[in-house]
Amino acid sequence: MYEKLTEAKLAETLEAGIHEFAERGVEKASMASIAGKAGISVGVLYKYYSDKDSFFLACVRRSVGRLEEALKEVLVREDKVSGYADQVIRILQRHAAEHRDDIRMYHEITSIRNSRFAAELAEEIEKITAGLYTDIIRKAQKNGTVREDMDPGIAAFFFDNLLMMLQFGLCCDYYRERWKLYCGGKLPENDMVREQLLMFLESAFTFSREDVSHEGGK
Amino acid sequence: MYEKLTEAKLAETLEAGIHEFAERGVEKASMASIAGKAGISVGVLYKYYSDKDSFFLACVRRSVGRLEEALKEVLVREDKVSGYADQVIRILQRHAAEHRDDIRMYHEITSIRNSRFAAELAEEIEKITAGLYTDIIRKAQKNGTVREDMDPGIAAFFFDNLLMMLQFGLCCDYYRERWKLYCGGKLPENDMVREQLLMFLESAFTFSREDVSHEGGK
DNA sequence: CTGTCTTGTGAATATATGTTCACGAATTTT
DNA sequence: AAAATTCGTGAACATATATTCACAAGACAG
Repeated sequence: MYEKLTEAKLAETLEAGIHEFAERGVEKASMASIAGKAGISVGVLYKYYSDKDSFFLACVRRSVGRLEEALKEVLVREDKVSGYADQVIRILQRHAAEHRDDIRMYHEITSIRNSRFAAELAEEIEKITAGLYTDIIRKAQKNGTVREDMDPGIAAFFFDNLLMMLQFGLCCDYYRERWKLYCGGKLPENDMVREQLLMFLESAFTFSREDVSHEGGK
Repeated sequence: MYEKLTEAKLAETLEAGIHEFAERGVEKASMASIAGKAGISVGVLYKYYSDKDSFFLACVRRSVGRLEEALKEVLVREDKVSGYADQVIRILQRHAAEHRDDIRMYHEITSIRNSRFAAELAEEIEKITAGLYTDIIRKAQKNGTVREDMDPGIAAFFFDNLLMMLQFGLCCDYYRERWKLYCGGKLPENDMVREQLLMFLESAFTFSREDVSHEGGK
């Protein structure tokens, strides 16, 4: 029964892992069950990965790569923030629908019991978005389309917070329930959410009516 | 050694539970360790609570009660949304600092593996905030201080999302790290964050400069 | 064809921890 | 004061699962 695991088999194993971690959390995920689903033995899993933690990291990295790929679609053309936001929201809504397990596993990372990964993974994951969003906002400030008294980093952080919750709302049970509570019992449509979020963001990033009258239209 | 557990001892047990659940997550939290910390035996824990899940629910309810209490401080006076927001943010910043474990345990609830509680707990927890925020926004719309084309439920949802992340950022390791990344390596000060968030929110809820010029100042 | 190397297998081990229950001590009842 | 009751104790049990390792089976060198 000697037959080196193919590239495809290894990929299948990672996908099985992502599914298991998403479904049962890092603690409860069973290495035996993952191996079983991928059609390999537990033993060989430990030949490729030293322990559960390192296998988990491999799963996360595969999933992060997929997100990174998706976000490369954002076209960097001259535009207002809302133009970028529209693109990003659409991509993330699609990504969440197609890779629900990725988002669910991502939420797992944020859990306290996985603090040992916090610094390392925050860096790896958020650099994809943090840089992108901060740049967009900074440019728009030079542009004059975003108010200048707003700290670009913090504004990008607020922006990312809203997008993160958008995705959790699409994928994680608790957040879905929470969302329903705010929307009269049913999940709102993607299009409607995007529209409202864009409106919210566009307002947020520019001057409010009061500011305009105070500053006389600067 | 027969001595009925006092009210105080039971409270102490719940606090020990909150700490343990916050620190290790529901799965890894050890009933024996909780009992030990509270100075009682495991056996009696099972006389008061049928199993770990129901003890966990009791801990959550204690913690939710505390949050509810804190939010009662919000003064319902006539005000703009930003006035309310300022109050709410201050309260939550203080609450997060004083009851870090509460927030950490709350984050635990949102975890996938606790989906069995999702619907029940989302209802119990979020009704405190969902109603409050939606009302504030609805009133402000009648007031003319919040744009009317914004759905009050969804706007309240965005608002709560930002506040939730604010608290996680203060209490949970992953979110702290993430926050640092957006702010050049160090956690921003509470005052600075509040100021920026208020600015962001005040803009968001009112008309943007473009809208004003389009609508001629309605 | 034979010996050696590589690599997958899955039973066995070690550990952890939720839950139970026989016991005993304090209190209450008769 | 003896019997019955209430309640806390913690050792023991049941279960789950990460990880290891002796073994086997194919590949390959000579």
